[in-house]
Amino acid sequence: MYPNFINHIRKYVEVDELSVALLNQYVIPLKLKRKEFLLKEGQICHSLYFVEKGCLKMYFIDDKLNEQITQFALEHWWMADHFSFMDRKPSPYFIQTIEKSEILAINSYSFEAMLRELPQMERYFRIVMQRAVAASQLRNKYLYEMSKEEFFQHFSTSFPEFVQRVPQYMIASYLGLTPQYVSELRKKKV
Amino acid sequence: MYPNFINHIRKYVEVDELSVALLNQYVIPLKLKRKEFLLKEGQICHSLYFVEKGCLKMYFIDDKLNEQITQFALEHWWMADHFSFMDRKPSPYFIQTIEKSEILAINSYSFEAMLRELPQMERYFRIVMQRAVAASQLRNKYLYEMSKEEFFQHFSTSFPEFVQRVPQYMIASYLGLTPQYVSELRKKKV
DNA sequence: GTAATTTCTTAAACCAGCTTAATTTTTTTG
DNA sequence: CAAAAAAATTAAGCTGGTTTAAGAAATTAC
Repeated sequence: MYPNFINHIRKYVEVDELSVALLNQYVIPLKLKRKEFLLKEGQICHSLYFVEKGCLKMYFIDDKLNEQITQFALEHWWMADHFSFMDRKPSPYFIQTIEKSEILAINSYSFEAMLRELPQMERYFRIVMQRAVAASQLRNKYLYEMSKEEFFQHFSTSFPEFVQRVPQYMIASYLGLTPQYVSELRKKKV
Repeated sequence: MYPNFINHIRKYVEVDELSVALLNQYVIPLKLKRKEFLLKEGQICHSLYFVEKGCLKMYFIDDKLNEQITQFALEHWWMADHFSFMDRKPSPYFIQTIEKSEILAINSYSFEAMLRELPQMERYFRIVMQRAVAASQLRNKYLYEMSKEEFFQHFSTSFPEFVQRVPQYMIASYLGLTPQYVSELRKKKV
C-alpha cells in the first residue's frame, strides 16, 4: 500500500503482516498538488507527515517578509513542528509541497492510539527521533565550523539530488544565504 | 537514590517502585570534580549521561584550535553524541564537567537491555528525544531570525541561571560569538 | 506557443561582527 | 595571602556576506 512507509519502519523494528494492516488504519493518505499547504502559520500542527513521494518545505515569514525555509523533506522523511504537535500550540511555520506529493498523516490522537496498540512503534519513533537529534547535532557542528561558503559547497556535494530538485533560491534560504551570494559562489566555482 | 533522575522519568511515564529498583541497576553513578572528562575526541561515546547535579559542556576543537562549545547540560538534562552512541563511530567531541558534578551513565548495552525489560522507558526516551527535536527546531528558528546581538540578549534573558553559573567566554563560544563582541554588547546594554 | 510569472545573475555600496594586540580584572591554587 | 593562571575589557582596522536595484533567463500556465 505505502511501500516507502512500511520499508522505513521495517528498517528499524519488526512488523508482521497483521501489524501492517493495523498500522494502515492510523494513517491518512493525502494526494497533493504542487504548492499545497499542510500547515499554515497560526494553526496547530495536528499531524506528523511522512513523505511517501514528493517533497515538502517548512518555512516561516521573517521580519522582512521573506520566507525563511528551515527544513526540507524528501521521500521517507518525517516533517512536523514538534513543539506545536506535542504541546498543541499555534505554529509559526508553513508546511507546503514543492512538488506533487503523496503524504501520510498521523494526527496526535491516532499517534497516541497507535503507540498503545503497537508498542514496536514506540521503539520505531524513539529511534527516528534519536536519529533526528543526531542529525541536528551534526548540522549544528557544521554551522559552527564552516563559513557560509564552505557550508554551501558542503551541502551541494553532499545532497546533489536536492540541488537537482529544488530551486536555488530555496536552497539559499535554507542555508541562510542570499540568492545573490549563492549566485556569486556558483560563478566562482565553475 | 537519584531523585532528579526518577522525577524526570515520572514526569513522562508511570514507574512503580519495583521498576525503579530495576532501573537503578542499569545506571552507573559517577562523582566528578570540576574539569573532568566523560568523553574525548576520537573516543566512541559509549554512554548517555544524565546530569543529576552539576553542569556539563560538549565541545570540539576547531581549525583555529579554539574550543567550540555546542551544548551545555544542567540538572535533569541528558548529554551525548548521539551519532557516535548509535553508530559506534569515533566522536569529534569532548564532554567535560564545568563544576563538580553527579552524573548517571547508561552505556549502550545497558540501554538496550533496559528498553527490553522496561518498555515504559522506550516511551520515556521517545518523548525525551521528541522534545529534544522540538528544542532544536526552536533554537534553529532563532538562529535564522535573530542577529547575533539579538541572539545574545535573548539567551541572557531566557536563561539567567546559565549566565550566573557559566563563564562569559563559554557562553560566547556556545552562541558563536567572540568574547570581545560579547563584552562590547554587555557594555552597550548597561 | 506565447504571455505571465518565477528564478537567476550582475554589480556597487555598505555594515555586523571578527581579528589582532595589549591591558586590566578576577579566580584559582599552593 | 601571594603568585600564577584564567577571564574580561578596550580599541582600531578589516572582511565575508548583505542590501539594493535592475536586467536576463527559464519555467509555468493557459
